[in-house]
Amino acid sequence: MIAEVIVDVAAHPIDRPFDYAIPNKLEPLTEPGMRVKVPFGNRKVLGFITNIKQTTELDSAKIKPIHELMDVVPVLTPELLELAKWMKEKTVCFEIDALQVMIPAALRAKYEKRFVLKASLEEIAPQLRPFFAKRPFVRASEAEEFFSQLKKEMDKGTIMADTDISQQTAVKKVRMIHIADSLEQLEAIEIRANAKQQLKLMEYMKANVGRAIESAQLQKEAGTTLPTIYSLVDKGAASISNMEAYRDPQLLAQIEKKESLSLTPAQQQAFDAIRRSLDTSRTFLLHGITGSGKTEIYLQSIDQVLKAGKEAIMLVPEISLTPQMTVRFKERFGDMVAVLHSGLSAGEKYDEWRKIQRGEVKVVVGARSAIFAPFQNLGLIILDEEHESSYKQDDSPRYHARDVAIWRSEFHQCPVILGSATPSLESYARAQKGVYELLVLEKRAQNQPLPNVEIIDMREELKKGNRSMFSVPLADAIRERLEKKEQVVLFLNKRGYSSFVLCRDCGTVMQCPNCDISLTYHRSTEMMKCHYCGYDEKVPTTCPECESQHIRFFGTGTQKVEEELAKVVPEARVLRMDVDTTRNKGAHEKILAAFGEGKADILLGTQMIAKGLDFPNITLVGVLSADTTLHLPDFRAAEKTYQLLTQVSGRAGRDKLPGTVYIQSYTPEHYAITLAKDQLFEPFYDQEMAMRRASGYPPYFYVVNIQFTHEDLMTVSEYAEQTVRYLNSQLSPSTIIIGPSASLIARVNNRYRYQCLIKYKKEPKLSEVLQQLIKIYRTEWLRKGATLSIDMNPTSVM
DNA sequence: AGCACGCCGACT
DNA sequence: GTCGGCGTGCTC
Repeated sequence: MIAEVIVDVAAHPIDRPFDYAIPNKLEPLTEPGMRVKVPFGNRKVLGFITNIKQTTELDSAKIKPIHELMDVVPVLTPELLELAKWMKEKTVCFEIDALQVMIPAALRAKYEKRFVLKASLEEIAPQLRPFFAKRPFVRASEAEEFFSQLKKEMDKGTIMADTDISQQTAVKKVRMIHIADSLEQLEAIEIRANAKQQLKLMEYMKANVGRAIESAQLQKEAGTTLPTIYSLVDKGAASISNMEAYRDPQLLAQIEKKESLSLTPAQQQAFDAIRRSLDTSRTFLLHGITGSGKTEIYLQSIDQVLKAGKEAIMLVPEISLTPQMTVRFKERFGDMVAVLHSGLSAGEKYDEWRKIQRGEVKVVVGARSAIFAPFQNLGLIILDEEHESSYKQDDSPRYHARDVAIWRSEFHQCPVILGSATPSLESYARAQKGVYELLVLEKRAQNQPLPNVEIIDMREELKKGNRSMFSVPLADAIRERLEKKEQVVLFLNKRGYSSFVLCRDCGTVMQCPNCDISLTYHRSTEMMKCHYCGYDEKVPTTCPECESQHIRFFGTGTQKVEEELAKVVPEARVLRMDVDTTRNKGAHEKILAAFGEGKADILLGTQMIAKGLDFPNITLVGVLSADTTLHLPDFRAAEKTYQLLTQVSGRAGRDKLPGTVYIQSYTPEHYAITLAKDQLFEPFYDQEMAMRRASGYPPYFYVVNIQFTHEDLMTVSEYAEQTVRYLNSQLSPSTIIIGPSASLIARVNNRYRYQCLIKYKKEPKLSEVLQQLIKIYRTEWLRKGATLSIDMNPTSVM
């Protein structure tokens, strides 16, 4: 029998199945979806079996056998193998990348080059001997300086090179002590009278006949130690086995089970529509304003699915995967839920994944990659906040979780729910066309009024002589809340404000030597750092250009705001939440918890506070500058601004107290701002659609972004131009090709970056043409040091 | 991608 | 004379 294997080598000519013979004794064990170790050229690599067949057209002399099976149970289902092929086609990625992204990182192979001793220690050069004293091999990374000597030995045949393939995490085991089943058996054991410890343990065992207990637990309960246990085990009082243990990802402190809430008529209507379609592959767009109770609909829909014996996937943006959210699911579904989020270690993620694989859980809640949960009887997929750009992976495979969700829903004939207060234009357009079924929740579940939103024209403030970043009305409102002991959230769009160092004499801003971007000041380490290539250097004391001492640090936007805020309301207790204060694990949650407990009056932060903040005492939200995202050179700028403003506004007045929102802007008449004021989604949609139609962007056109990089500016622009010429000659006349042009950040890591954009409505040959392009690229340009990446349906084109 | 084979310059 | 530079070709 022959196995088709996709090997773990991400390169174009390798991106296809290779045939391997399945050794006779492995035949009954081998299944598609298993990982295998195979010889490839003169090395060994890991691969995935994608198919098993009887015969091959290949010369039997060429066929090599599989070296080793890595799994007992396939890590990928036939469905996921099929999905990988689709992803390869749709996102123009390597099939191996698509396969890898579906399994937990802990299972991905680690390769380590090493040198193995093949002769006796005396036969090799003396200076190499210490390396092999303990073990018959040495890791290449440990013996770099001895490379040439090792090579000589290799020529003699005394040492051989090979690669060690291992996976990152082993299964965690715990020692289980199984006490003998009969009292007689225990009583028959003789213990010396002076072995007090053993006698004590024996008493415990006699009282716990037949019990299986974790070793650590036994030591605690019986007040004993491991050696004592072992002596009794030797005497036959108990047996020891190693059992697989799950790491406990978070303290599941007694979470009380909660029942469903009752639904409002609007919720009920939406829920009924979903319930009627549970065995169709329909996609619903659940458009509900913030606080309208979408989550309850999700929970009850999942409940229906579980009752039908099926499974559900619930995707949330990473940032809103808060403990509160997790608790809500655990309350409803108990230990039927696996949670996958970035706070887990690789081992913990793997444990959660295995629970899914073995069918021990029925619901998975997680960020983007949870869409690949290896369920076999999927009954429902939900994407909450479906407009979030984090659902699109920004490196290969550049897939969108929404597209994968719809593919899987068709496979399983189960529905998809896309939920959002501010749907993406793409999704809303599809709902308008009837491709998706639109469900609307117009009112907040507890009928709280929407917050009162005021737009403040900062140009007027400037005219009045107010040059601070706080307008008079906002400053007044902050003071008022402080007096009333209510809480305030201030929101700053990060972009355009990142910290840098400026010389006040010559105006120099410190730049990265490798990239066309200014260096970012990191207060904690007193370093200047490039966020693109990782370059860093010490903060200078004088200007590197003119040696002036008048250099000024502009702290992160939020730091600066904090300073100014202290001038406006010196008595306020301020919590700052940004990349600097949330770098440590769990810091995010700690800050939120502190704010929730009323330990601060004002929470000041960036994007990350826009979501998941649900505290009753917040009555004022201030957006310091609505313009920063609005004027980015990206076709989604208005959409993102509208979404952000709506989301931030939703943080105010979540409970009984009414909320007020102040939005400061220098372009207050822009429709993204005026329409976000009253959450008028439909008018915003209409207007933005008109813009998209006029400029030829999604959802009217599909977009492909192709990026080129090379060390040499002329070369990269030449390749980009060649590509555009090629595309123009191959694609239909109605397709628009923009560029080539230098990317917004024209140089990263000493490589120049160019890009071009394909905008098309219908382009049946596109896939084929792009494949052809890749072929040219790999044979001619790659060798000359170029890279090319293709992003289908990019979330942004900057 | 990685690795071997192969053909030309600077060292013991 | 050999060590080693990287061009080119292949991987079931």
